[in-house]
Amino acid sequence: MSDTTPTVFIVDDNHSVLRSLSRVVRQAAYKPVTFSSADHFLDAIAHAPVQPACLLLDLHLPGMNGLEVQKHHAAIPAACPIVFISGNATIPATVQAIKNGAVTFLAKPFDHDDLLKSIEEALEKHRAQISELTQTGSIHDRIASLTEREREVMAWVISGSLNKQIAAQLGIVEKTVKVHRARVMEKMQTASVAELVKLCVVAGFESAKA
Amino acid sequence: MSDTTPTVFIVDDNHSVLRSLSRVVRQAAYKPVTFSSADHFLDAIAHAPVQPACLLLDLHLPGMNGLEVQKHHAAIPAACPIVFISGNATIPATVQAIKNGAVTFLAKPFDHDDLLKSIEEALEKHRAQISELTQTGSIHDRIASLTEREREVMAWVISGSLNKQIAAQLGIVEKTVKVHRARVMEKMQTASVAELVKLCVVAGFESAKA
DNA sequence: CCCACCATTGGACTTTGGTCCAATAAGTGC
DNA sequence: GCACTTATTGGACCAAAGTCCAATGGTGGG
Repeated sequence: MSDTTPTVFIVDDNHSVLRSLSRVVRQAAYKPVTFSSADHFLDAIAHAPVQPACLLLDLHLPGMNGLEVQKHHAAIPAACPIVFISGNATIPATVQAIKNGAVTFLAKPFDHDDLLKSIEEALEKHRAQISELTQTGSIHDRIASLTEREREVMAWVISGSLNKQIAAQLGIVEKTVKVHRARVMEKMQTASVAELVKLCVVAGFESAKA
Repeated sequence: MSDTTPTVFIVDDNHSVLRSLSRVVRQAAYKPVTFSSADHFLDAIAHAPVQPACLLLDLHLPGMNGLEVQKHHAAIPAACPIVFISGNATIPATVQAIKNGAVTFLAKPFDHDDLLKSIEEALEKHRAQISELTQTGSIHDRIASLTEREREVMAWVISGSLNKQIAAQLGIVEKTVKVHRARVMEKMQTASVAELVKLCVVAGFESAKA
C-alpha cells in the first residue's frame, strides 16, 4: 500500500458494514481506514498528514450523528469531502448534508458502482481542494512575512493609491512609502501591482481606503 | 399588490395544490403566480422583468420533471432560486436537486413555517444574486464598450506587463499602447491599474500572457 | 464623397515609480 | 553593550506612465 494510494475513511457503528465497505474499497485499490465511532475518527483526522482522502460516513451513529460529525470535521482546513451513507435517511437530513457540502448521499441499498463513482468524485474534489490550499497557503505565508507597516502600505497600494497619497494617509514622507513598497513587492514575490492585486484577491486580503 | 412585493412562482400539475399553496403564499404577503405545467412557466419567466422572486416546484410533473425544469431554468442569468416540493421524493432526486442549487427540498407533508422560511431564504438569495448581477452587469457593459484592440491591451495590462512589452507582443509602438491604455482606463472608469484588475477579476475577464 | 470611428504614430513634457547608496533612531534579544 | 530588525528619511538618477498637442490611413455608412 504505497503512500500515494488515496485513503478512504469509513465511519460506521456496525462492524459488519465496516468490513463489507472496507472490502469494496480495498478492491478498488484505495486504502480503507475504519472507525466505529465519530470521536475516534475526529481524533485521528486532526493530526493526520494532508493527502487525498474522503470519508464514508453513516448518518446514524451513537452519540454524535453524521451531520454533527460533518460540522466538526468541516472546521479543519483540509477537511476531506464526505459521502453519506444511510439505511433510513430522511429528506431533511439529506438536504442538510448536501447543503453543508457533502459530495452525495447514498441510500442503502446502493450499487457498488455508485459508491465507487462517489468516492472518485470526492477524491477528485479533495485533490483540487488541497492544491488550492497549497497555493493560497504559500501566499498567506508571504503576507505573514510582512511587517505591520508593510501590510498597511500594501493595503493602500492595492487600493490604487499613489505613493504620495499613501504617505499622506500614514503621515510619513513619500520616500518612506517607496521603501516599504519595494520590500512588499520583494517579499510577495511580485513584479507588478497587477500581480500583487491578484494575489491579494485570492488570499482574501482586503484593500484599504477609508 | 405593489411592484415591490416579491413574487412566488408555483408550478404544480395538481390544481388543488396550486390553490392551497397560493393561499399560504398570499397570506404571507407575497404575490403568488401559478403554472400547471413547466413549459408555461419557462415561457413566462423567459421574458419577465428581473425582480426578487422564487419558485416552488413540484418534483413530479407531466412531461418534464422538476430536475429538468431546474436545468432549463438555470440557463437564464437572473434565474430565481428554487424550493422543491414533493410527496414521494427519493434520496437521489433530493441530492441532485440540492447539488444543482435548489434552496431546499420539502417533503410533504411540511409545516407552513418551514415553507415560509424556505421562501424567505430563497428570496434573500435572489436579492443578493440580483444585486451581484447588477454590479457585474455594469462592468460587462463597460468591457463591451471597448474595441477589440482595447480589450487586447487591457488583457496585457492586467497581466502586469509594461507598455513596451505589450507593444512588442502586439507588434506596435509603445506610444500606441499608451493611447489604447488611456482609452481603456477612461471607458472602464478606473483611475489605477489596481482598480482595473479588481474589476476584471469580478467580471471574470482573463488576463493575457502566452 | 464626406463623416465617424478606429488604429496607428510622433513629439514634448510632467508625474510617478523604482533603484542605487547612505544615514538616523527606536525597540528587541542575547 | 552589541547585533538585529524595523521605521524613517535624504539625494541622485533612470525608467515608466500619463498628458497635452497633432497627424495619417483604413473602413463602413449615409
